[in-house]
This record gives sequence, structure tokens and C-alpha cells, in this order.
Amino acid sequence: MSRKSVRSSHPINEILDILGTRWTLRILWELRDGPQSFRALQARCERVSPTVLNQRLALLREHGIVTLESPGGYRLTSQGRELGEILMALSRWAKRWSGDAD
Amino acid sequence: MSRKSVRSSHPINEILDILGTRWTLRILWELRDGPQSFRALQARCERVSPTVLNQRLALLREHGIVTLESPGGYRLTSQGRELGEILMALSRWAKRWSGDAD
DNA sequence: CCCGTGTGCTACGTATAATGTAGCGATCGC
DNA sequence: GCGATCGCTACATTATACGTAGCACACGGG
Repeated sequence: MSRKSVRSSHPINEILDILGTRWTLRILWELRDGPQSFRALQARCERVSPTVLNQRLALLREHGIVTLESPGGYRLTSQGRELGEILMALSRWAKRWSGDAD
Repeated sequence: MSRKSVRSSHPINEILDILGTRWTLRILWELRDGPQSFRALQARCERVSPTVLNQRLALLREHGIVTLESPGGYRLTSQGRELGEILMALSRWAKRWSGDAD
């Protein structure tokens, strides 16, 4: 559950690899306001296929960012919630960025 | 140069789309400590093809996150640097995360 | 004048990853 | 038993990225 292969010397490279694949960031974002079922997540990420959704969730679970619990479904772990805070900062930035550049 | 199509109601969705494609996060990360030439960037992102690198840089330039200047090469704009700060927070988180989970 | 080196960038064939649709086994309420 | 939902998978199609080679341009000697 918590074992992972270290393919990069700096952890940032690993997390960049994980977050830099399609849908991963989006999934975390959708998970930010409470637990979601697989199918709810699928509905929120409008064009994601169940195959990739499952792949991403499996990866995020492997790395201890997300867990699956019998009632409620998928949810962020404490580490995942910290990551969610960073996404909130990203959201605030995006708002300013959108205002400036648009 | 600064015009962009709004395909999502919330800016976070757009930035999630942009950052959630392969290499984009990594490119921004490599740009964080100073301007880089196209080829230097290519060397730092070890397996990126020039095709995608150019696509990503073009997209980031379109959105005013990165600029290309005659001496020095590619560099972050002021908005890009703000985004870089968020990546630094991500890096700090990654360090803790790696320490806990590994 | 030509040559080597560096720049940003493109073409094109091949490999990989994501999509869309259908459906599985399990669980729950009726 | 029936229908609705759950997480998840199979498989054929399509989009995306890769890898290599090379273009056009600029600069700085010899």
C-alpha cells in the first residue's frame, strides 16, 4: 500500500510524473470537497474513461494520497488533503491569472 | 498572444487541463531557476520530444505564463513565477510525502 | 567565402496511452 | 426474484507522444 519505487532522486520529479499525467490533477480537484463514488467521479470528469479513472485512482492509492472506504467511496488521505491545499492555492492563482490574461 | 479560448466556466478547470498534460508541469519546474534555451530544456526533460516541447511552450506562451526572448531563451513571466511559487510549495509537500510514505 | 556550431522549430513513421461502449460480479432495497 | 447501484474490466478505435532526422537562420572564425 505504501511501498513505491523511487525512480527519481528528487521527490518532486516523482510527484511531477504522477500529477503530470492526464486527469490526475483533475481527479484530486474533484475529490477536494468530500468523498466521491467511482461513478460520481466519472460524471464530474466529463470525458474520462473508466479504464483511466481506475488506473489513476489505483496509482493515487498506491502512493497514499487517496483511499477507498466502504461507505462513501474515494476520499483524500491526510496527505492528499495537504495536496488539496496546494490545489486551492493553484485555484486562487488561476482566478487572478484568468482575470489578467483574458 | 494573450487571447485564449474559455472552454470551462471555472479558470481552475482550464489550468488543470493545461497543467494536466504530459511535461507541462515538468517544463515549468525546469524553468523555475532561470531562463533556458529550447535545447537546454530538452536536455533537462530527458525523454521529451521536440514536437511536444514546442507544443507545450507554445501553449504556455499563449497563456502568458512563459515568454521567449532573444537573449536567454524561454523564461517565466511574472504570472509564471507566481505559478512557480506554487510548484515550490508542491516540492516541499513532496519532500514530506516522500519521507512519510517511503 | 565557407565551415562549424548554435538557435528555434518541423516532418513523419512508430509506439503508447486514452476513449467509448458494453458488460461483469457483488451488494442493497423491495 | 428484480431492478438499481456499486467498483471495475475487456476490447476495438482514435488521439497523443515518441524518436530520429533535418530545416532555415544567425554568429564567429579561418
